[in-house]
Amino acid sequence: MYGRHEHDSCISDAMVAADDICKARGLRFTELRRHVLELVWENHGAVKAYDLLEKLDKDYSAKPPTVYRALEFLQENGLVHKINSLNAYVGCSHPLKHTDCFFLICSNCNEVQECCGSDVAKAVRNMVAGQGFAHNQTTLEIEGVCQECQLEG
Amino acid sequence: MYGRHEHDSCISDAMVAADDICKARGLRFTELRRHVLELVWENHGAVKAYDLLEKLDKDYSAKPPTVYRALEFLQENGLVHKINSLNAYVGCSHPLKHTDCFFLICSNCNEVQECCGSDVAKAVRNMVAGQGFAHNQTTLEIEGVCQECQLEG
DNA sequence: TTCAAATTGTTATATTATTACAAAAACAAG
DNA sequence: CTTGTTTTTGTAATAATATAACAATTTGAA
Repeated sequence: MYGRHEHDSCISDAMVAADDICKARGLRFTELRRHVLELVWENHGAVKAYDLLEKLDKDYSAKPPTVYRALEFLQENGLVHKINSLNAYVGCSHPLKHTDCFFLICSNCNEVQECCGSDVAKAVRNMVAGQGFAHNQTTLEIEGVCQECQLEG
Repeated sequence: MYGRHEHDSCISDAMVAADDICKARGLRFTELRRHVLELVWENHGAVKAYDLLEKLDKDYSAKPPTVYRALEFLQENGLVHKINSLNAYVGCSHPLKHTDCFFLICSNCNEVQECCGSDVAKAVRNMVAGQGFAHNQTTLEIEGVCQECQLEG
C-alpha cells in the first residue's frame, strides 16, 4: 500500500506531531508513551497490543497494563487509533484533524491507510441526521486489497 | 430506539426468514442453531457471546465452542452480524439483502438498528474505487444516542 | 446398511483487556 | 526546599473474548 518509501520520515513526522500536541495540551509525553508510539509506527500495519508488549519488554519490565495504558493515552489524544475489526492499533497519520476518519485495510500487505473528511463522512452525517440519531463515534473500517497488491497479484 | 413494539413478531419474522434461507441453501438449521438465533433475538441490543453461553447452558451443556460455532454459522449465512466495536452480536433484520449494511448503536438504550444500501454505501464505494482499492468487507458502526432516548433525556 | 460428511461435545489453551493496589515520579503551594 | 497532591508506573491477579484439537455422535447419501 505504501510501497517503498522513506519510512523514517513517517516516524519522525509522527513523533514531532505528538510532541507538539502534548506540549500544546500540557500533557506528559513520557519516555514510555513515546516509546510505545515509536513501536506503533514501526510500520504501516496495525499492531497487536501483545506484540507491542513483547517489544517493550526488552527495555522495560512491561506488563499488559503498561501497554494498554500507553495506548489509552495515545488514543485519547488522537495519536493512535484502534482498528476494531482487527483488535489492533495504528498510528494516526494526521492527528490534528482526526474527526470523521476511516481506514482502508489491505489484507494482503496488512497495511492500513487512514482517510479523512470525505464525502463518506458527509453521507454518514446526512444519513444519521435523517434518522434523528445523534452520532458520537464512527467506526468505519474497509477491508480489501490495495492497488499495489492487486497489481502484483 | 425501537420503543414499545410487538417484539414477538420480530422474533418470528427472523425465525421464518432463517428457515427459508436455510431451506433454500440446503443448510441444516439445527435445534441448537435455532436456539442461539432465538436468544440473539431476545431483544434489539447486541448480545455478548458469553451471555448467550450462560442462557444456553440451562438447556444444553454449552461450552464456548458451542456458541461460537453457532454464531459462526449464523454469520456466514447473514442471519447474525458481529458488532466489532462492542464484541457483540445482533440478529440481522433483513438477511436477504445484507450487503453494504451499517449499524446505529444507541449507547443509552443499547439497541442497534441495521441500515442498508444507502448513499453511505455508495459514497464508500466511490471513495474506495477512487483509491483503486478492491474492497471486500466493510465495518461501519455508528455509536450515539437515538431519537427516542434524546427526547426522554 | 454402511460410509462419509457434518455437527456437536469436551478439554484445554490462546488472545485480548481490565481491576486493584502499591510504589515512584512529577508538580504545585507554601 | 519540603510537604502534600496528582499523575504515572509497577505488579499481581483475573476477567473477557475466542480458538485449537480431537473424540463422539448424528445426519444424509450411496
